[in-house]
Order: sequence, then structure tokens, then C-alpha cells
Amino acid sequence: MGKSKFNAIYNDLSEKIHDQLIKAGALLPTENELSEQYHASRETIRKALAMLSRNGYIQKVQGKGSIVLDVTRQNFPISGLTSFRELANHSKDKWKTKVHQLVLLKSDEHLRMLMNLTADQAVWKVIRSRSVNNEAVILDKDYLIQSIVPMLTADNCERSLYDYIEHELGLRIGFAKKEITVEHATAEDQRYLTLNRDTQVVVVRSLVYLENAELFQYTESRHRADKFRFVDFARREHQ
Amino acid sequence: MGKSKFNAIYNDLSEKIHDQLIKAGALLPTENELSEQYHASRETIRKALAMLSRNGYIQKVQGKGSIVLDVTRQNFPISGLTSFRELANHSKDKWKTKVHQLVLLKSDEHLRMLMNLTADQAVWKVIRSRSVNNEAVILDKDYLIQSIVPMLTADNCERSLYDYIEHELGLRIGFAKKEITVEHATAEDQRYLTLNRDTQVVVVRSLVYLENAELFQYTESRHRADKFRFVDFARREHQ
DNA sequence: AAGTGGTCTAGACCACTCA
DNA sequence: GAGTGGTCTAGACCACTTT
Repeated sequence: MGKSKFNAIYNDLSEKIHDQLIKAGALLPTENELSEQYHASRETIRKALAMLSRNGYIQKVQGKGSIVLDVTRQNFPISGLTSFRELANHSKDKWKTKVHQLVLLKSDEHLRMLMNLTADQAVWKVIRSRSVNNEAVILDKDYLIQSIVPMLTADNCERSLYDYIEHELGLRIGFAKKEITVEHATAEDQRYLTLNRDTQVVVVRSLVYLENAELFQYTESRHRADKFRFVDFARREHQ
Repeated sequence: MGKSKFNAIYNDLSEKIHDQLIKAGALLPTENELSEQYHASRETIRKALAMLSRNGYIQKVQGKGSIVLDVTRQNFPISGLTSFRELANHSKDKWKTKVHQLVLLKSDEHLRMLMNLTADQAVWKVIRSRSVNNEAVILDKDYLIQSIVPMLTADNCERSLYDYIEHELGLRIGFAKKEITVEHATAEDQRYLTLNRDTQVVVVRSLVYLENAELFQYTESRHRADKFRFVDFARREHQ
């Protein structure tokens, strides 16, 4: 990834749309024109355009062309798998991460069920809170399989767990299954989060898998309700 | 859509995975084998597989093959754009829709901003509640541009708005931008929803566009927090 | 009728995994 | 080294929009 021609074309076009060098409402050059401009075959152009379409940059209309969409207001997650660190880097506020617990669990019945573990598999448990303006608004509880992540330090966790996993360990994350619900705040939430009169928190549970489809992490991200926001772009899949 | 070869192959394979005729953890036949089986070129097979991958059915691993994922627990929305009716049809509980209001708004400053309307564009406003077991747990507030949806009756709204729009009017929905937040229940929420001691509701705001990129609907879907659940499958896009 | 995107093909070469 | 998926190509034909 990243080195392919269609990916480069995608990056170039998505940047131009982001920077409004190509304005919303306008049409992209035709596929044949792009084919000439980028010295690529039409199918390669079409791969780049399909990616732009999936990510909400353009809308393709048969017989007409590719309409550029207004992408300026999709300023947050844009769905997908984004680590907290990447998110925080894009916001103006100063975020701070604090590690509250880092232990190696030898056995836990509930986790074993949830993550489909064998009896002898140990799991790293990490509890961290994320603060803005001295208010702890997110509580992250991560569980990582030790056979995949052998060692973990508080320092790794305080910086970015994903950075460590992807760059230091060289693991490649493939996909995640997520679930968002709203639940009563627990004693633990009360302890680590700056809950004012809140009795509810937003809970995002994720099962995270590597590129070889191996499960390696379960995460519970607990958000103070007033600070939670999830943005999504969805296409209708017609039958 | 729906008539293309790759789409037929996608439907066939996704069904087989859903029905567990192909088991999770197993490998799909190789692309060349599928190419023979379906009498299609490899690129056509690859389009079907890319779609399976995007929707969480398989994980492709270079040099190995396509691993079938466990899809049995992603039984709910699976993200994407799904109407309430389609959702309700898939659940066991008996849902009931009640129309509380259906009016044509001539002008509304807030909506005009939000939907980028001209001064003379009228908008249908529909308020509906959705109930299970005699408890109203979702309040839907829809706003539809009248120049696109000329007429609307309480009957249309009580059945399925999307059915009416797509099948009766022949409009094709393209995509939507959604935002999920948690907010204080309003007087209106109190009035139409069966809120017990709840003071918070989950609000899903959507801007819905047609296939030609024309905005035609704004929706606020307000859920009782304990009945809200959002499931998502997300792939990591590596740079 | 001309131009647009949508689909499909056969073939080539590369990158990766596994024996 | 054989077999897998990943990328790219040139060309064909179809479906749709516009003039």
C-alpha cells in the first residue's frame, strides 16, 4: 500500500479536494482525461475514483461525471480506524494521557470468552484516561494478547499504543469490529473520569484484528457523554 | 447495480458465508479457481472479493489467500444506510410506527442554513415515533425538500418513507453524512418517547443525498439511550 | 450522435508465503 | 520454486446523459 499508482492518484486528488483546489459541486476531469494526465490506464484511474467515492470525496454519476462533494465539514473521525493519538494531533485542544494501571492477566474467564483465548494465554491490561483542559473525559481499557505483544511499558502506553504496535513491533492492524452503546457509569468510571452530574457514559467496544485476521486486542473506550461525537459517511448499497 | 457479474458473485459468496456453507477461518478458493468456477476473469472475481473484504466477510492475505471471517455476530446495522423498516423486518420484536405530525414548512431559518435551501423552498416535516412492546423508544424527525418529494401522506410515513421514496417516486438514494451525539432530552422527547428516568437521548443527525449528489433530506433520529446500539466494521487504511 | 461512466476481459509482471 | 494475491494495461462493449 502507499506505493501503488492508484493510491498516489487517490492521494493527489483527495488533497486537491481537501484544499479546495477542486471546488465542491464541480466535476472532476473525465476518466479519459485523468488517464492522460496521470499516464495511467482508465481502470487504474477508476480504482482511485472508487476510493474517493467510498470516502465521501466524490459522487459518480453515469453519463455525467464525478461530482466533487463538500468535504469541509467532515472534520472528525470520518469513521474508519483511527487511534486516539492521531485524533488528538488533529485537534486544537491539548490532550493528556495518564496510565492508571498496567498489569499482565494470567486468566480471566470473561475475557477468555470474549477473545476466544486458550487457557494459557496471558493478556496485558491497560487502563488509561484522556484529559482535555484538566477534565478526564475518556477512559480506555485495553486488553492485548501477550503472545503477540510480549512486552509493554507505561511509557509505550502514555505515548501511543498504536505507534508502538505498528512501528516498534512492526505489526499491521487489519480491521476492527465496533459497537457503540450508552451505559450507566461504573464505580471505575466515577473514579477515573471527571463526571459532573453524569450518570451515563458512551461505551465503544472494539475487537481489533491484525492483517492476518488474528485477534490481538479488545478495547473498551468509555466516553463522558457530552464529549462524545461520532461522524460517519455511508453509501447506500442498492440491490 | 444488481445485474453485474461481480455483484452476483458477491451475493453468492456472501450468502454462502452467512449460511456458513463456507466456514469462518477457512480459506476461500483461490482467485484463479473462482475465476474458473464462475466463468469470469480474475479482475471480475477481485471486484467481488474487494466488496466482501469491505463488508467484513473476508480478510485477504497476500501470498496466502482470502480468510473467511466470523460474520455471525454482526447481526445489526453493519453500518451503511439502512432504513428503519429494513431493520425492523430483521428483528424478532414487533415494531410499530406512529405519525405525530406531518406539515409543509414554508420557511424555517435554522433548516435553511442546515440544508442550504433557497428562500422559496418548502420542506415536509414529519414526526414519528417507533415502539416496541408498547414503549416508544425512537423519535424520528424528518425534513424532506418538497421540490423533490411533492406529496406526502401519513400513510406513506407510517409504512416506510424509504419504500415510498425509492419505489413509488423512483428516487435513488446515494449517500448520507451522519453524526452521533448524546444530548439532554427535550420537552418533545418527553412528550413522544417513553422515557423512564432517562434525561439523556442518543441523537443521530443525517443529511441524506440522492445519487446525483442532491441533498433531499435531513433527519434527526432520537433514541432512548438504553435501546441504542450501533455496530460498525472498520478497516485500517495504511498510508 | 457524441461523450460520459460501468463492466468485463486476457495477459503481463510484481510481492509475498510456504514448502 | 510454485502458488498465492496485488497492480496495471489496452481494448471492447454496454448504459446513461446531453446536445
